[in-house]
Amino acid sequence: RARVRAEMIVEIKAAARQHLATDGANLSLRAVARDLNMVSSAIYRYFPSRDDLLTALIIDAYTDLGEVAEQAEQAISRADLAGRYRAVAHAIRKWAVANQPEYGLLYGSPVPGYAAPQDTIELATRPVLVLMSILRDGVAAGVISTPTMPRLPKPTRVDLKRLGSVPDFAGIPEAVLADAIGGWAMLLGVISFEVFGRLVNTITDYAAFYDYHVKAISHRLGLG
Amino acid sequence: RARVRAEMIVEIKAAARQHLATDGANLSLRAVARDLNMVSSAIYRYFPSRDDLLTALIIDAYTDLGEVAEQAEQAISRADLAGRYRAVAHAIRKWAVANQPEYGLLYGSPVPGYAAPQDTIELATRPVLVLMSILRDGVAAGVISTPTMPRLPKPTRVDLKRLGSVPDFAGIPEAVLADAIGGWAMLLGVISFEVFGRLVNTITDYAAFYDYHVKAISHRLGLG
DNA sequence: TGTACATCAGTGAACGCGCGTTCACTGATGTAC
DNA sequence: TGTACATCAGTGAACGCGCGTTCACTGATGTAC
Repeated sequence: RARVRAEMIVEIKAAARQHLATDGANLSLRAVARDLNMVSSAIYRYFPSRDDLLTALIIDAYTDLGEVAEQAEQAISRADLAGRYRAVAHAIRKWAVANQPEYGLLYGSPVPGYAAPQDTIELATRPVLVLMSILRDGVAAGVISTPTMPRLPKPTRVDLKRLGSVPDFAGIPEAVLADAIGGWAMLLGVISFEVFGRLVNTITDYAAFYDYHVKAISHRLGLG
Repeated sequence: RARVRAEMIVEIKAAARQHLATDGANLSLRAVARDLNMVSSAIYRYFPSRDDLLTALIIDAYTDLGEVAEQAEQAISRADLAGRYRAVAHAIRKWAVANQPEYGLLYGSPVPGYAAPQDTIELATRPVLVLMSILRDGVAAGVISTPTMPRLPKPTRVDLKRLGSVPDFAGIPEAVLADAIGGWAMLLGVISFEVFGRLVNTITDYAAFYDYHVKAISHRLGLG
């Protein structure tokens, strides 16, 4: 019985994921139920409300993306820092392109009226933490040099010092953290351009375009 | 009569803009009408459908943002290329923070089921063109040096060569164009982090954080 | 200047629809003796 | 092994709601003579 129940939850989420593509975040319980040849109230055996279903989808998406990023990173030899960075970056893009509605859910405009529970907020950091582990290794290997060019503004330095007190970010110089976050913003920016269609008629080979920028960021961070 | 009509259109759009904040893109005609103490069908005297109202909002937003960017840029002395770039970048962020729902409409996930008319697509390039004019001046002044580091992939070079045939982008080396688009992605990425709340508990002074990245991009582009 | 007419902004009722959620229920599946 | 009972997945009707759009209408505002 428990097994059947678990399978049913998977099926509901799968159907809901389908609807994400057309309806965006205003997901309809009734439509999902219809797809499964169920009556809408039956969904309530599995999810206490529509928002909980949405939360489950978000959690799944973050988990999926996190795993994809981690696995890509682990497939590369430890010493190849630039390779690890590129692997993670490309895994994230690949996932985003293959799961566009979910990507929009995680990194697009927030769903109106939906407040993200704490669990999802923590999960959101997972892909970033993978990138940070590469930087930590880079610091340990002594290859990472603090960029000197624009001086870090004092309030930013304070913010990043606080961030540095979290174990995952420990030991990474503030200026490097700043550039890492900037790089992360750029990765998501370029991916969003592609997924949200803001570069149609401009770029045709998105993978190549993305790779160029990934390399530029990796180089800037001193990973080579 | 025509004047009253124009004012009414302005009022409807203003009320609709209010609703954008809470409802996101699933804007309700009836809610807008209610706010104006009108009956919902009265809106149809001014907009043929809900989507047209949405389109009008998008056009207004792009126009507004474009003007803000252009004005900021024109206030700076022509020779100060880095200053012009920074002025535009900060004007855009300021606008985004002050008009968060509109920003989400323009640069967040696409509205499900809404196809952007051609006019809006063209308007979207306006802020980018302002930045490009700075780069053109930089090329003319000979200060812009082509970055050498990651080699531009062949398909990207081809894409950007085609882009370079558009007058607004003429004369700007492909590698610079690539970095300019990357910089644009980064600007929007950082702004999205702020507006969509993805950096809460990390960054407190967003203006300073943003400025750091703006300077980094400007420097990378050779604007100083 | 005053009247007759056209325009058109706004009304109110109705259309057919979809939504999330509740509730009392049926009936198959499992569990305990 | 066979019976009695509890669990609980799924049903179907109903709640109260909101939506976009249409249509025939009223009545004030402007225009033409």
